[in-house]
Amino acid sequence: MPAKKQEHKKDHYFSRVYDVTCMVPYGRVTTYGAIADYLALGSARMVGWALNHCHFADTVIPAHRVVNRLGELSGRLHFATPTLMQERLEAEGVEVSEHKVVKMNELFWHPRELDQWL
DNA sequence: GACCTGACGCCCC
DNA sequence: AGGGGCGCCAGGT
Repeated sequence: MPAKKQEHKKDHYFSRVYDVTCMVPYGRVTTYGAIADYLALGSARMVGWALNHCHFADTVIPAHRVVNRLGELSGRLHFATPTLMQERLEAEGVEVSEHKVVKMNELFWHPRELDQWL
């Protein structure tokens, strides 16, 4: 497959990930795996990979609402400052301790909930 | 092309 | 209940 096509496909995948990420409600969090599940495309690792490049997106992506399965802020070091992810979450009322979302069970949001409203 | 390394997560102790 | 093994798949070296 030509490199140009590959590039296009990649961009499409990125925008799917960004779209879902933008759907995460204020004050809630989701996981890399949940996004991969919902898209039924790629893997949790690829979601992280996509989010890693979200600085280059033309809109602002609320990537701080995506944590790992245990509620850990595993991506925090990729923000502008090492504490920015935690600060953004706390500004939304999400309590963070030891780089982990405290009430992960209550705050976890699965993109599947979107389908309820269709 | 082999080998390593991830913003991961399931399985199996 | 926490830790290792391993599949995942794109990129870099």
